[in-house]
Amino acid sequence: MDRIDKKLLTLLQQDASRTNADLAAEVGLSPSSCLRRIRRLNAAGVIERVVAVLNPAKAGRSVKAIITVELERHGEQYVRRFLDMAAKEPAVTQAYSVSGATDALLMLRLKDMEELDALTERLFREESNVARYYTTFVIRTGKDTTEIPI
Amino acid sequence: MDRIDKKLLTLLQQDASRTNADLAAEVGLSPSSCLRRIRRLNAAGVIERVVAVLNPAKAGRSVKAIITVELERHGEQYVRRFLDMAAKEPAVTQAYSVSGATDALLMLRLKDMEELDALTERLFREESNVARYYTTFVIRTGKDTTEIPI
DNA sequence: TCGTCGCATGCAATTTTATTGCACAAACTC
DNA sequence: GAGTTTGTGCAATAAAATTGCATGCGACGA
Repeated sequence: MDRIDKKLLTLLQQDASRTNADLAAEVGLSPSSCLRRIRRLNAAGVIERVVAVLNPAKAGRSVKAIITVELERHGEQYVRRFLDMAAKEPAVTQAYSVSGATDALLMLRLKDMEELDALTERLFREESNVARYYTTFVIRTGKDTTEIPI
Repeated sequence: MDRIDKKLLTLLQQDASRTNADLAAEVGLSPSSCLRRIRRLNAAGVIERVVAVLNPAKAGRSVKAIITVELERHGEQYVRRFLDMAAKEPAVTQAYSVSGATDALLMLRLKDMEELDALTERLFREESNVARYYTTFVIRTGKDTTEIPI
Protein backbone atom coordinates (compact mmCIF):
# COMPACT_ATOMS: atom_id res chain seq x y z
CA MET A 1 0.00 0.00 0.00
CA ASP A 2 2.22 2.74 -1.24
CA ARG A 3 1.43 6.25 -2.34
CA ILE A 4 0.17 5.12 -5.73
CA ASP A 5 -2.24 2.57 -4.26
CA LYS A 6 -3.64 5.23 -1.99
CA LYS A 7 -4.10 7.63 -4.82
CA LEU A 8 -5.84 4.97 -6.85
CA LEU A 9 -8.18 4.19 -3.97
CA THR A 10 -9.02 7.84 -3.54
CA LEU A 11 -9.75 8.24 -7.22
CA LEU A 12 -11.81 5.07 -7.42
CA GLN A 13 -13.83 6.06 -4.39
CA GLN A 14 -14.76 9.24 -6.20
CA ASP A 15 -15.37 7.76 -9.63
CA ALA A 16 -14.98 4.11 -10.44
CA SER A 17 -16.29 4.51 -13.97
CA ARG A 18 -13.09 5.99 -15.30
CA THR A 19 -11.08 3.95 -17.75
CA ASN A 20 -7.99 2.19 -16.63
CA ALA A 21 -5.86 4.12 -19.10
CA ASP A 22 -7.19 7.36 -17.69
CA LEU A 23 -6.39 6.40 -14.12
CA ALA A 24 -3.01 5.12 -15.18
CA ALA A 25 -2.13 8.47 -16.68
CA GLU A 26 -3.22 10.31 -13.56
CA VAL A 27 -1.12 8.22 -11.21
CA GLY A 28 1.76 8.03 -13.65
CA LEU A 29 1.77 4.36 -14.52
CA SER A 30 1.26 2.29 -17.63
CA PRO A 31 -2.26 0.89 -18.09
CA SER A 32 -1.13 -2.67 -17.50
CA SER A 33 0.66 -1.86 -14.32
CA CYS A 34 -2.24 0.23 -13.08
CA LEU A 35 -4.70 -2.53 -13.82
CA ARG A 36 -2.62 -5.04 -11.92
CA ARG A 37 -2.61 -2.80 -8.88
CA ILE A 38 -6.36 -2.37 -8.98
CA ARG A 39 -6.83 -6.08 -9.31
CA ARG A 40 -4.57 -6.66 -6.37
CA LEU A 41 -6.58 -4.22 -4.29
CA ASN A 42 -9.72 -6.05 -5.33
CA ALA A 43 -8.29 -9.47 -4.55
CA ALA A 44 -7.04 -8.27 -1.16
CA GLY A 45 -10.53 -7.06 -0.33
CA VAL A 46 -9.47 -3.48 0.17
CA ILE A 47 -11.93 -2.65 -2.56
CA GLU A 48 -15.03 -4.42 -1.35
CA ARG A 49 -17.30 -3.64 -4.26
CA VAL A 50 -18.10 -1.22 -7.02
CA VAL A 51 -21.61 0.17 -6.94
CA ALA A 52 -23.86 2.70 -8.58
CA VAL A 53 -25.03 5.44 -6.24
CA LEU A 54 -28.46 6.76 -7.06
CA ASN A 55 -29.94 10.18 -6.63
CA PRO A 56 -32.41 9.56 -3.80
CA ALA A 57 -34.97 12.10 -4.97
CA LYS A 58 -34.92 10.80 -8.53
CA ALA A 59 -35.25 7.27 -7.22
CA GLY A 60 -38.29 8.35 -5.23
CA ARG A 61 -36.75 8.20 -1.77
CA SER A 62 -36.42 11.77 -0.62
CA VAL A 63 -37.14 11.33 3.07
CA LYS A 64 -34.22 10.43 5.27
CA ALA A 65 -34.94 9.57 8.88
CA ILE A 66 -32.98 8.35 11.86
CA ILE A 67 -34.41 6.18 14.59
CA THR A 68 -32.67 5.58 17.88
CA VAL A 69 -33.88 2.56 19.75
CA GLU A 70 -33.87 1.53 23.36
CA LEU A 71 -34.44 -2.15 23.93
CA GLU A 72 -36.30 -3.84 26.77
CA ARG A 73 -33.67 -6.51 27.26
CA HIS A 74 -30.16 -5.43 26.35
CA GLY A 75 -28.35 -8.77 26.08
CA GLU A 76 -26.16 -9.33 23.08
CA GLN A 77 -28.46 -11.88 21.50
CA TYR A 78 -31.41 -9.49 21.78
CA VAL A 79 -29.50 -6.67 20.19
CA ARG A 80 -28.41 -8.97 17.41
CA ARG A 81 -31.95 -10.18 16.84
CA PHE A 82 -33.20 -6.63 16.55
CA LEU A 83 -30.44 -5.65 14.14
CA ASP A 84 -31.16 -8.69 12.00
CA MET A 85 -34.81 -7.79 11.84
CA ALA A 86 -34.03 -4.19 10.98
CA ALA A 87 -31.48 -5.20 8.34
CA LYS A 88 -34.15 -7.13 6.48
CA GLU A 89 -36.07 -3.94 5.82
CA PRO A 90 -35.13 -2.51 2.43
CA ALA A 91 -35.80 1.02 3.65
CA VAL A 92 -33.18 0.59 6.38
CA THR A 93 -29.84 1.52 4.88
CA GLN A 94 -27.80 1.43 8.06
CA ALA A 95 -28.42 -0.48 11.27
CA TYR A 96 -25.99 -0.24 14.18
CA SER A 97 -25.84 -1.21 17.78
CA VAL A 98 -24.29 1.65 19.67
CA SER A 99 -22.78 2.61 22.98
CA GLY A 100 -24.45 5.12 25.25
CA ALA A 101 -28.01 5.75 26.32
CA THR A 102 -29.66 3.89 23.46
CA ASP A 103 -29.01 0.44 22.06
CA ALA A 104 -29.42 0.84 18.34
CA LEU A 105 -29.55 3.40 15.58
CA LEU A 106 -31.22 3.03 12.20
CA MET A 107 -30.84 5.18 9.14
CA LEU A 108 -33.83 5.11 6.83
CA ARG A 109 -34.51 6.01 3.21
CA LEU A 110 -38.24 6.54 2.81
CA LYS A 111 -40.70 7.26 0.06
CA ASP A 112 -43.18 9.00 2.35
CA MET A 113 -44.58 9.05 5.86
CA GLU A 114 -46.85 6.14 5.23
CA GLU A 115 -43.84 4.00 4.64
CA LEU A 116 -42.39 5.13 7.96
CA ASP A 117 -45.65 4.28 9.66
CA ALA A 118 -45.70 0.81 8.16
CA LEU A 119 -42.07 0.26 9.03
CA THR A 120 -42.34 1.27 12.68
CA GLU A 121 -45.45 -0.85 12.90
CA ARG A 122 -43.39 -3.85 11.81
CA LEU A 123 -40.24 -3.14 13.80
CA PHE A 124 -41.71 -1.90 17.04
CA ARG A 125 -44.67 -4.15 17.64
CA GLU A 126 -45.42 -5.39 21.13
CA GLU A 127 -43.32 -8.55 21.01
CA SER A 128 -40.30 -6.90 19.48
CA ASN A 129 -38.38 -6.12 22.67
CA VAL A 130 -38.26 -2.38 21.97
CA ALA A 131 -38.81 -0.24 25.03
CA ARG A 132 -38.70 3.18 23.37
CA TYR A 133 -37.69 4.72 20.11
CA TYR A 134 -37.07 8.25 18.89
CA THR A 135 -37.53 9.33 15.32
CA THR A 136 -35.71 12.34 13.88
CA PHE A 137 -35.75 13.60 10.32
CA VAL A 138 -32.90 14.83 8.23
CA ILE A 139 -33.60 18.39 7.26
CA ARG A 140 -30.48 19.26 5.33
CA THR A 141 -27.63 17.12 4.14
CA GLY A 142 -24.25 18.79 4.44
CA LYS A 143 -22.37 15.70 3.34
CA ASP A 144 -23.13 12.11 2.49
CA THR A 145 -20.32 10.10 1.03
CA THR A 146 -18.96 6.59 0.94
CA GLU A 147 -15.43 7.89 0.66
CA ILE A 148 -13.01 6.94 3.39
CA PRO A 149 -9.77 8.87 3.70
CA ILE A 150 -6.78 6.57 3.22
CA MET B 1 -38.74 4.03 -15.54
CA ASP B 2 -40.27 0.69 -16.26
CA ARG B 3 -39.67 -2.68 -14.71
CA ILE B 4 -36.44 -3.21 -16.63
CA ASP B 5 -34.96 0.13 -15.57
CA LYS B 6 -35.72 -0.70 -11.97
CA LYS B 7 -34.14 -4.08 -12.26
CA LEU B 8 -31.05 -2.53 -13.82
CA LEU B 9 -30.81 0.01 -11.04
CA THR B 10 -31.11 -2.69 -8.42
CA LEU B 11 -28.41 -4.76 -10.07
CA LEU B 12 -26.09 -1.80 -10.55
CA GLN B 13 -26.51 -0.73 -6.96
CA GLN B 14 -25.31 -4.15 -5.93
CA ASP B 15 -22.51 -4.51 -8.44
CA ALA B 16 -21.64 -1.93 -11.03
CA SER B 17 -18.58 -3.80 -12.25
CA ARG B 18 -20.57 -6.34 -14.25
CA THR B 19 -20.26 -6.25 -18.01
CA ASN B 20 -23.03 -4.78 -20.04
CA ALA B 21 -23.59 -8.05 -21.88
CA ASP B 22 -24.00 -9.80 -18.56
CA LEU B 23 -26.56 -7.32 -17.30
CA ALA B 24 -28.36 -7.39 -20.63
CA ALA B 25 -28.77 -11.15 -20.40
CA GLU B 26 -30.10 -10.90 -16.86
CA VAL B 27 -32.76 -8.34 -17.70
CA GLY B 28 -33.55 -9.95 -21.05
CA LEU B 29 -32.35 -7.30 -23.45
CA SER B 30 -29.71 -7.05 -26.12
CA PRO B 31 -26.42 -5.46 -25.04
CA SER B 32 -26.97 -2.38 -27.15
CA SER B 33 -30.43 -1.76 -25.80
CA CYS B 34 -29.29 -2.36 -22.25
CA LEU B 35 -26.38 0.01 -22.64
CA ARG B 36 -28.65 2.73 -23.94
CA ARG B 37 -30.90 2.38 -20.92
CA ILE B 38 -28.00 2.65 -18.54
CA ARG B 39 -26.74 5.69 -20.35
CA ARG B 40 -30.16 7.26 -20.17
CA LEU B 41 -30.28 6.64 -16.43
CA ASN B 42 -26.88 8.24 -16.15
CA ALA B 43 -27.82 11.25 -18.23
CA ALA B 44 -31.05 11.73 -16.28
CA GLY B 45 -29.05 11.77 -13.06
CA VAL B 46 -30.86 8.81 -11.57
CA ILE B 47 -27.46 7.20 -11.36
CA GLU B 48 -25.44 9.88 -9.66
CA ARG B 49 -22.07 8.18 -9.71
CA VAL B 50 -20.26 4.89 -9.72
CA VAL B 51 -17.85 4.41 -6.85
CA ALA B 52 -15.57 1.87 -5.25
CA VAL B 53 -16.58 0.96 -1.72
CA LEU B 54 -13.65 0.07 0.50
CA ASN B 55 -13.41 -2.31 3.38
CA PRO B 56 -13.05 0.10 6.30
CA ALA B 57 -10.84 -2.15 8.39
CA LYS B 58 -8.50 -2.86 5.49
CA ALA B 59 -8.38 0.84 4.73
CA GLY B 60 -7.40 1.52 8.32
CA ARG B 61 -10.65 3.11 9.48
CA SER B 62 -12.26 0.62 11.76
CA VAL B 63 -13.84 2.99 14.28
CA LYS B 64 -17.26 4.32 13.44
CA ALA B 65 -18.72 7.01 15.68
CA ILE B 66 -21.79 9.18 15.74
CA ILE B 67 -21.90 12.65 17.19
CA THR B 68 -25.12 14.49 17.88
CA VAL B 69 -24.73 18.22 18.23
CA GLU B 70 -26.70 20.91 19.96
CA LEU B 71 -25.90 24.40 18.79
CA GLU B 72 -25.83 27.60 20.79
CA ARG B 73 -27.68 29.61 18.18
CA HIS B 74 -30.08 27.59 16.07
CA GLY B 75 -30.71 29.92 13.12
CA GLU B 76 -30.49 28.46 9.66
CA GLN B 77 -27.28 30.22 8.76
CA TYR B 78 -25.59 28.94 11.92
CA VAL B 79 -26.66 25.40 11.21
CA ARG B 80 -25.41 25.71 7.67
CA ARG B 81 -22.12 27.10 8.83
CA PHE B 82 -21.61 24.22 11.19
CA LEU B 83 -22.51 21.65 8.53
CA ASP B 84 -20.10 23.24 6.09
CA MET B 85 -17.32 23.11 8.64
CA ALA B 86 -18.08 19.48 9.46
CA ALA B 87 -18.31 18.53 5.80
CA LYS B 88 -14.76 19.70 5.24
CA GLU B 89 -13.46 17.05 7.61
CA PRO B 90 -12.42 13.96 5.67
CA ALA B 91 -13.30 11.72 8.61
CA VAL B 92 -16.89 12.98 8.53
CA THR B 93 -18.77 10.80 6.07
CA GLN B 94 -22.25 12.11 6.77
CA ALA B 95 -23.34 15.47 8.17
CA TYR B 96 -27.00 16.28 8.64
CA SER B 97 -29.10 18.90 10.29
CA VAL B 98 -31.97 17.15 11.98
CA SER B 99 -35.31 17.72 13.63
CA GLY B 100 -35.83 17.08 17.32
CA ALA B 101 -33.83 17.76 20.44
CA THR B 102 -30.47 18.18 18.69
CA ASP B 103 -29.49 20.26 15.69
CA ALA B 104 -27.04 18.12 13.80
CA LEU B 105 -25.76 14.59 13.48
CA LEU B 106 -22.37 13.51 12.19
CA MET B 107 -21.23 10.08 11.16
CA LEU B 108 -17.50 9.51 11.48
CA ARG B 109 -14.97 7.07 10.11
CA LEU B 110 -11.93 7.09 12.35
CA LYS B 111 -8.51 5.55 12.49
CA ASP B 112 -8.27 5.72 16.26
CA MET B 113 -9.27 7.72 19.31
CA GLU B 114 -6.58 10.27 18.80
CA GLU B 115 -8.18 11.21 15.56
CA LEU B 116 -11.50 11.68 17.33
CA ASP B 117 -9.82 13.87 19.88
CA ALA B 118 -8.25 16.05 17.24
CA LEU B 119 -11.48 16.26 15.32
CA THR B 120 -13.65 17.30 18.26
CA GLU B 121 -10.97 19.79 19.16
CA ARG B 122 -11.36 21.38 15.75
CA LEU B 123 -15.14 21.19 15.45
CA PHE B 124 -16.16 22.06 18.98
CA ARG B 125 -13.80 24.82 19.98
CA GLU B 126 -15.07 27.76 21.97
CA GLU B 127 -16.03 29.95 19.03
CA SER B 128 -17.79 27.23 17.12
CA ASN B 129 -21.33 27.82 18.35
CA VAL B 130 -21.71 24.31 19.74
CA ALA B 131 -23.51 24.16 23.05
CA ARG B 132 -23.25 20.42 23.68
CA TYR B 133 -22.37 17.27 21.82
CA TYR B 134 -22.78 13.58 22.48
CA THR B 135 -20.50 10.95 21.09
CA THR B 136 -21.60 7.35 20.65
CA PHE B 137 -19.70 4.50 19.10
CA VAL B 138 -20.88 1.88 16.71
CA ILE B 139 -20.43 -1.49 18.33
CA ARG B 140 -21.87 -3.78 15.72
CA THR B 141 -22.97 -3.11 12.18
CA GLY B 142 -26.09 -4.99 11.21
CA LYS B 143 -26.33 -3.30 7.84
CA ASP B 144 -24.55 -0.57 5.94
CA THR B 145 -25.49 -0.15 2.33
CA THR B 146 -25.82 2.50 -0.32
CA GLU B 147 -28.65 0.58 -1.95
CA ILE B 148 -31.99 2.33 -2.17
CA PRO B 149 -35.05 0.25 -2.94
CA ILE B 150 -36.67 1.40 -6.19
C1' DT C 1 30.67 -6.05 -3.13
C1' DC C 2 28.68 -8.96 -6.17
C1' DG C 3 25.29 -12.20 -7.69
C1' DT C 4 20.64 -13.82 -7.32
C1' DC C 5 15.97 -13.73 -6.38
C1' DG C 6 11.48 -11.61 -6.20
C1' DC C 7 8.56 -8.26 -7.72
C1' DA C 8 6.81 -4.37 -10.23
C1' DT C 9 7.04 -2.22 -14.60
C1' DG C 10 6.25 -1.05 -19.77
C1' DC C 11 5.44 -2.55 -24.36
C1' DA C 12 2.96 -4.85 -27.75
C1' DA C 13 -0.23 -8.39 -29.11
C1' DT C 14 -4.63 -10.27 -28.14
C1' DT C 15 -9.07 -10.68 -26.29
C1' DT C 16 -13.00 -8.79 -24.49
C1' DT C 17 -16.20 -5.19 -24.09
C1' DA C 18 -18.44 -0.98 -25.28
C1' DT C 19 -20.33 1.70 -28.87
C1' DT C 20 -22.58 3.05 -33.18
C1' DG C 21 -25.26 2.88 -37.62
C1' DC C 22 -29.06 1.01 -39.36
C1' DA C 23 -33.46 -1.15 -40.22
C1' DC C 24 -37.50 -2.55 -38.06
C1' DA C 25 -41.47 -2.70 -34.69
C1' DA C 26 -44.46 -0.90 -31.08
C1' DA C 27 -46.79 2.86 -29.00
C1' DC C 28 -48.48 7.22 -29.09
C1' DT C 29 -50.41 11.62 -31.43
C1' DC C 30 -53.24 14.06 -34.20
C1' DG D 1 -55.13 5.69 -40.13
C1' DA D 2 -50.83 8.27 -41.37
C1' DG D 3 -47.06 10.16 -39.21
C1' DT D 4 -43.96 10.62 -35.36
C1' DT D 5 -41.54 9.24 -31.51
C1' DT D 6 -39.25 5.76 -28.97
C1' DG D 7 -37.26 1.53 -28.15
C1' DT D 8 -35.29 -2.69 -30.02
C1' DG D 9 -31.85 -6.24 -32.17
C1' DC D 10 -28.17 -7.17 -35.33
C1' DA D 11 -23.79 -6.52 -37.10
C1' DA D 12 -19.77 -3.73 -37.78
C1' DT D 13 -16.53 -0.79 -35.51
C1' DA D 14 -14.06 1.42 -31.91
C1' DA D 15 -12.35 1.35 -27.43
C1' DA D 16 -10.91 -0.81 -23.47
C1' DA D 17 -9.17 -4.50 -20.71
C1' DT D 18 -6.05 -8.26 -20.38
C1' DT D 19 -1.95 -11.14 -21.10
C1' DG D 20 2.86 -12.74 -22.34
C1' DC D 21 7.20 -11.35 -22.18
C1' DA D 22 11.48 -8.97 -21.48
C1' DT D 23 13.51 -5.50 -18.59
C1' DG D 24 14.86 -3.02 -14.45
C1' DC D 25 15.05 -2.11 -9.61
C1' DG D 26 15.80 -3.22 -4.84
C1' DA D 27 16.44 -6.64 -1.02
C1' DC D 28 19.04 -10.21 0.70
C1' DG D 29 22.65 -13.45 1.50
C1' DA D 30 27.21 -15.24 0.34
